[in-house]
Amino acid sequence: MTADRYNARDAEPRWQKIWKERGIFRARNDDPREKFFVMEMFPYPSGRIHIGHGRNYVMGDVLARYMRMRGRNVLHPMGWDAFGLPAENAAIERGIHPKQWTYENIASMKEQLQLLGLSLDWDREIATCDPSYYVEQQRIFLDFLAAGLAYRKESEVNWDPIDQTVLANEQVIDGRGWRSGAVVERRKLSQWFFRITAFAQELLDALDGLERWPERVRLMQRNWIGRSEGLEILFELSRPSAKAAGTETVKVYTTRPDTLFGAAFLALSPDHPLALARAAGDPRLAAFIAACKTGGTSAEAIETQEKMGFDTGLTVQHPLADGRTLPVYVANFVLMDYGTGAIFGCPAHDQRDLDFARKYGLPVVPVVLPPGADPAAFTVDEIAYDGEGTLFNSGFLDAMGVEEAKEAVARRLERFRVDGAPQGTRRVNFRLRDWGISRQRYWGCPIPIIHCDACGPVPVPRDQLPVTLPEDVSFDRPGNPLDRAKAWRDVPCPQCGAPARRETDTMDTFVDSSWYFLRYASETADLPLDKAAVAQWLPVDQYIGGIEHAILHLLYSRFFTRALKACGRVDIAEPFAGLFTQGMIVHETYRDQAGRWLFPEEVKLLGTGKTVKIETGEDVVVGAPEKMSKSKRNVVPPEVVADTYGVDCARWFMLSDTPPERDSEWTQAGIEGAWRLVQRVWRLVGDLHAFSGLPQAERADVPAPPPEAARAFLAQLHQRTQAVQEAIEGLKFNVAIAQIYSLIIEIETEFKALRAASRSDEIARQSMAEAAARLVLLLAPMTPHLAESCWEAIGGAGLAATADWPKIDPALLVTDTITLPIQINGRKRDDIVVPRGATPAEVEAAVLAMESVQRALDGRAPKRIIVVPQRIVNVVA
RNA sequence: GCGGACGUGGCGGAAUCGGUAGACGCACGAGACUUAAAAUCUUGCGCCGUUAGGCGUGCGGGUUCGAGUCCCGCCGUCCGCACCA
Repeated sequence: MTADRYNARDAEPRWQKIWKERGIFRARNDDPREKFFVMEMFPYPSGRIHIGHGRNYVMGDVLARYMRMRGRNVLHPMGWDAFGLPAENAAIERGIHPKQWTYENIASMKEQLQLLGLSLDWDREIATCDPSYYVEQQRIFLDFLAAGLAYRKESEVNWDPIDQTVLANEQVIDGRGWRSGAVVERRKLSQWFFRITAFAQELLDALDGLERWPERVRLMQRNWIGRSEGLEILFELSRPSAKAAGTETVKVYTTRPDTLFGAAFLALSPDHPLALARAAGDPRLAAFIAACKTGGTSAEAIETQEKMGFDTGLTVQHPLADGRTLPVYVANFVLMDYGTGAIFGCPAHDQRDLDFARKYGLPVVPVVLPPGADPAAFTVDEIAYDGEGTLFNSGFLDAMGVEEAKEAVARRLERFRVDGAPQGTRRVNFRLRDWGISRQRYWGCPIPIIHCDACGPVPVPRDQLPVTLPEDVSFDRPGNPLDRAKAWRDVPCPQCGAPARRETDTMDTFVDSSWYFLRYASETADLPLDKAAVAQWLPVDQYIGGIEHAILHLLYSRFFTRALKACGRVDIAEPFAGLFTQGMIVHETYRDQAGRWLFPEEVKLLGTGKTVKIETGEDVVVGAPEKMSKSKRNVVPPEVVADTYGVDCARWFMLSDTPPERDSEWTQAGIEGAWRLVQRVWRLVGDLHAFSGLPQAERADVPAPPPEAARAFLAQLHQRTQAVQEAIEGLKFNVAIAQIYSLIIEIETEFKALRAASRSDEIARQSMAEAAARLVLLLAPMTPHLAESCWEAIGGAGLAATADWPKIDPALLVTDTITLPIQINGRKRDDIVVPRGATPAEVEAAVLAMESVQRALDGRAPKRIIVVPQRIVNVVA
């Protein structure tokens, strides 16, 4: 061997250069082999990455490299989620143009990513802020518009006062902007929407078919879509004063029509038209509604318990109980966006309604009797009963079960007429709302619309696309710079030629990421979206990313693919056949005595177990492992790891030990363990090669079937190959690594035994050459640089990266004899070696003759002997 | 509150069609090599016990020849959802 130490710092850049020069990671659309499309969620180019960012890319890379060795045509692309707020914040804070800031970040992050030795096809690289990318997005917008999947509506929106932008309902978390954390206000604006609700049922149904998705992600999406089956009921107003407002009925949605006889009140949303109409003549109601709206979030959190209502003085007729009327309240807990914006309250069987009834002194009449309860004695006091039971106090519903009663109410109300319409209508309802995509921002994809006073919103003609962002803009004032870019904004109407203005809103960046995986199908990023290429590559076989995108990004992407299909742009509905959500890399945090955060390289762990600051020697407060973040300084830059240990060590360590879906702690001891492994492999492979004495390219295989002396060892090699293969395919990288360690131990053991026996015959040399080659190739997906250096050292043909994955000979996996564990009373006591074909009777006889069994039986006959063929024997004494 | 996942040595974890619990790694102990250290190698390492053996996968029951795995009831941790009518 040339050197007894593997020098990663020399080897890694050398191999990366060779891979690049030979273009071996470029995917070709004319390649006839079976495709494999693996991708990781593309990053936002925030500037610098830390090693924690690398974990999902490395996982995808292992799969990509493995599949390449398995002979698949692999597509493993990369791009940049390049639009978004931080670029504008940088512009505001540091006077750098968003474009410059973004492209500089892309350049430095690309360099860092390439350091990891990822087998990416950079020819297909995209940046969503590039006009060659977003021109297609503008075409798609116009397609959606033509298909009725994009529309404009006046709506109350969540206004983020810090980001100066509108947030989707989904982007508001606990009343705060998901990104800025600012308390969200309500404003009314004209907004563009994508009609995701048109696909609600389909998006729900298709989840069942996503078998290679984590169950919890599917569940989260199911809950998010929130399908419910219920009944819309028209209540007639019995106090005619409402007729002045032109309204004679109130439409209510309920999933519990069976409890109708227990209804005690109606409650309207503060935004309900009837509530607003009444408020016009009732200052106290108007004040109440205003109070509901100001409910700022911190106050709202407190008021969560506080159900507030306002009695409008209106009453409605009970649809099933003649002469009974119900008071109509306006209540702060009724949402206009869900159902009809009005409910009926049944206090006995809904906790929220019960709280409300107790507060306002409304009757609580139980109508569902729990199984076994006494109808004469059953009352509801503090806890509403929402379980199954039998109807009572409910006229014609009495004695029915809940489901039966729901059906009976629906049937009866469907027959009743109010103003010619059925009083009851079955309706499926979804929690999912349409996706508002308008953002009052500069750094986003322009919406290709021109507003004309005469013609309204007019699409930009397709031959005038893309609508590109003007570059001469200023960020010295809050608000949207596009509003102030007169030269860009003011254009003639494409229809009538009159003076008009461009839409100054840009698209939500979730739009950018909802179709980028389709873009990768084209060989270079400047081609239009290509239906045939999409058909060739999609769906993505394995998508890898964080659980934080379980709902929004993944649901929007599923919607987008369907919407594009509806527009005839693609032929698939589901974009991601396999999804894997990886855990984060966490690291301990360190603070000095003054409470300042310290970088890991600023502290040292002493032999005493104390951690101190290197510079001052003072004690350091060590905090629990947390997600790596710049603010807490618990980050490790990839360059540092690459310079000290090499990136293969980082890759190996990130894949080791912890299951990939869990959070994994980055430790010094762990990276040092990886370093030892790399050196151990290098030495072992060198020793094996020196022993075998032949370059791989010239060596002969061990003849098949192998001589008895080599058979057991070769069987181990093949078994481990299979185990590693299965582990990689199941994304259990920690298991794959454990299998490789076991393989190394087995090879070392065999090698020692050969040398101890002074064997250097042909068979021994062939076996060791075979072992070296296998080990190197099994390592190639995980530590690709080391594998190349080893491959070169043992004289392998070509590159390890393009070599074939080692074959498994099924005949070798079957042995002549098997070792059965012997249990006595269910406890393992011994082993026995029997011929593979031994009958249960033969095994039983052999077991009974064993000394350990005889000792346990102590002269008695066994009560029973269970022989499970090929597995185990249990003797019941 | 509802829904879901999970609970295994000092640590990360392996083993789930019911069949040898603790693979592999880390940490730690002992030894070899070395002037010494690092590196490397050998070796030990669930708990109790000198051995035989006993106990042991959060706790308590159950099914079974056999349970980490299945069933029932608790306890705990994490995640998601939550005025959703």
